[in-house]
Amino acid sequence: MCTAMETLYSDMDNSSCDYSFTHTDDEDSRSSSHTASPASSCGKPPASPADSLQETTAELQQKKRRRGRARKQGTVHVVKKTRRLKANDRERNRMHNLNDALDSLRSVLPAFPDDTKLTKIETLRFAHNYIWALSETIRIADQRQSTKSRDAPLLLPGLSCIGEAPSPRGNSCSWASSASSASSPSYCTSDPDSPAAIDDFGYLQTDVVYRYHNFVPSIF
DNA sequence: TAGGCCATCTGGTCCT
DNA sequence: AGGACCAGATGGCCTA
Repeated sequence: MCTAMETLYSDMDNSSCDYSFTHTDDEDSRSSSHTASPASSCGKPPASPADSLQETTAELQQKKRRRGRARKQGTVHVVKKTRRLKANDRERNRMHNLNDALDSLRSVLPAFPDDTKLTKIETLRFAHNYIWALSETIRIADQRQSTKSRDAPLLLPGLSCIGEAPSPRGNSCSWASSASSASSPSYCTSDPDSPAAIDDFGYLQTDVVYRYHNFVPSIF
């Protein structure tokens, strides 16, 4: 596979080789004082073989000088290239770490029945909603405890693990399977600040549950 | 085949 | 100066 970068680098490598004889404005400004070619210095082409020979040696010397500088520029180029490669490597590792973090986040979220892997954005939004739902559960539990009224069910019917430590993904959580038998999803919001609501029966209605019912990506 | 998702590269900017 | 972070570009893979 030839990536754009490889192409670029191959180009760069070629260009670095070409530096030796590439005529640049910079070179002009720096060499005009002492490396003007004989032709340009006298304003006319060399007339005799001797002149020609002299020009040849001058050119060779000039090329040598240019080669010397090219080596310098080539070195700089190599340094730049290695620096870029190191930066790419760090960036790759950084993104891998980010993905690892996302994976660990996925692992503590309830598993979907069909074991569909959440996308990155879905994972983040799902986690946001899940945290919100757990917070609401705790808040309602506190309220109930303070009012001493524990008649009505706090959690969604069959929601056995929402108050416990999140089950690892793959370790099938009863919440995931039982949620499908929960009350019908009468609530769905696009407001990211309120991903869940309490329905008329006091049950916690979350977007998460809604998605379990319908697998509607739009709720994310 | 179009569109979504993802990995990677890259250059710019900010921070230490 | 060098690393971290970020956003844009690009190309590959997969799915409807």
